[in-house]
Formats: sequence, structure tokens, C-alpha cells
Amino acid sequence: MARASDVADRLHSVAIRVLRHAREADREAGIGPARLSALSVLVYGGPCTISELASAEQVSLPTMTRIVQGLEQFSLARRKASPADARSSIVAPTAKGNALLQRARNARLRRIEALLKSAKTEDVARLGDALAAVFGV
Amino acid sequence: MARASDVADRLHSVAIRVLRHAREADREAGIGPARLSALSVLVYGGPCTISELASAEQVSLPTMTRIVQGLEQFSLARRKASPADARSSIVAPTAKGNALLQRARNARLRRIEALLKSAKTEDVARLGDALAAVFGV
DNA sequence: ATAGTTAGTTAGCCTAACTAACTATATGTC
DNA sequence: GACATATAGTTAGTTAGGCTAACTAACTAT
Repeated sequence: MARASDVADRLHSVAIRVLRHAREADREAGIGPARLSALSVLVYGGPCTISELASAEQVSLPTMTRIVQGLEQFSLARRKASPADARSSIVAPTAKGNALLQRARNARLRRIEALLKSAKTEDVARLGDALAAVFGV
Repeated sequence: MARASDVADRLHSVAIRVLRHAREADREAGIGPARLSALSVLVYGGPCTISELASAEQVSLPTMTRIVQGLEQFSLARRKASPADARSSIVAPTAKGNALLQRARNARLRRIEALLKSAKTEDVARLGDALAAVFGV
């Protein structure tokens, strides 16, 4: 029976391998990783403030200000005034931002799927079950 | 039976979650992510040239030149002339670099282990087995 | 010898992270 | 109502880390 520390180790190297492979697909997105990741929070989590974005992405407020400015520059997100608080603004993805994110995400998933191609189907299925059991995804 | 595309999706979000959590530990390392990652190649893969490092890390040659300069600055790695090729130099970790990397790696693994704490022991074990079966780790 | 390739560096540009210091708005207390 | 304080966000400046282009030095093949 594998110890938790062994599993942590395996999970660590697999996570590195998987994301490194997936990230290769991001080059075609025409947008940097920080912007892409923030956009994904907007698309899947819905519109939110700069502060909320910053804490979701674990970066400082000024950093998120710039990331959002970058997204606005390329019309991938827009801001509107918050009805509740004049200091805040609400950031939301545009249709273009939504589309870009979907494309980027699919490209990533195709990459990861390719990594699984060489493994036995039932091992992959077991991995899926185990991930669901442990992480609830 | 889970389809490969579902498993890819789960693997994607788990990998993001795991590495985001692990990365929090890196702040205490006192060294940036690119340097830390290059150092780990040196420690686990053994001494190698700038070019080999660059291709292992999937960055350009000039980028790796700078990363190695950073490592040298903090005495985490040293270079010596290649005996075979006067154009090349061999980069190797110092004792300090080795120690720093071990500490950083252990801190990461402890973080990931903490993520597994809330899951059932047998589910974690199954995850370990599945990772081994699919990725050979 | 010389033409071409390879290893690495330098220069210059961008993104993305930080802290410190600022503005503007909210809020709580007297 | 006025003042102190907290909060949301921006601006300024630094550093790390990514790129391409252009270069030098050294190796290789003809």
C-alpha cells in the first residue's frame, strides 16, 4: 500500500509533466499565461471585481490591475462600474474572450488526452475514478 | 467507464490545483521559479550544458544563459569549461544549491501531502497505483 | 582554407510579479 | 456632521523571466 508521501511525490511529478505539456498549446492563444488564467476565472466563475480576481489568482492587487488592463486592451474583457460601490468595478469577459478561452482550453485538453493515449484504457479509467474520489472533480 | 477526455479534464484541474498549492511553498526558497526548476534539473539530472538545460526546461538559449547567471550569482551553481568542447561549459549545482533544492522540494511535497489528508487512505492508494500505471512514475 | 554549423552571449523588448505610495470612496464613532 | 480609519484601485519603480536578432568563438566537413 502506497504511503501518502509516495503518492504526493508521484502527483507532483505528474502534475509538472501534464501542465508543461498542456502549456505548449497556450502559445497559439496569442495571450500570456497570467491573462489566460485570469480570463478563465472570469469565464468559469463569472464577472467579479479586481480584488476578487487577485485573490482567486493569488497575486497582488496592482498585478491584477495590469492583467485586466491587458485583457481590456485586446477586448477580451470589459469593466463596468459597480452599482454597490463606486470604488469598485466589475470585470466581465467579452464574447471574444469567451471564445478565445474555449479554444485555448480545448487545445490544452487535447494535449493532455494525447498523453493518455499510450496507456491502457482501463488504467486511464481507474485514474479518472481515483482523481474523482480524492479531489471530488 | 470514464472517457479519456473526461480524465484529461480532471487531470488538468487537479494538476492546476496541486501545483498552485505546492508553489506557495516556493516563496520561502528565496529564489524564483525558473531558477528553482533549472536547479532541480541540475540536482536530479546531474551536471549539463546550458543547451541541455534550455531544452530540458523548454526555454530559449539566451533565457537559460540568464537563469544560470542568476544561479551563479547566489552560488547555487558553478560552471566549468567542457573538456570536450571549448564553446561549451558544464553547469553543476553547488552544495548550497543542492541543500536549497532539497529543502524546497520537501516543502512542496509536504504541501501536496496535506492536500491528500482529507481523502480516504484507500482512495489515495488507488490514486498512487493509477498514476504509476498510466505515467510510469 | 574556407564555408557552414553549433554554443553561448549581449542587447533590446515584452509580460508579470512585487512593494510603496498615492487617490477616492465607504464606514464607524463621537 | 465631522473626523478617523479602512477598503478598492491605480501609479511608479524594481526585478525575474520570457522572446528574437545579432553577434563571437569554436568546431566540422570539404
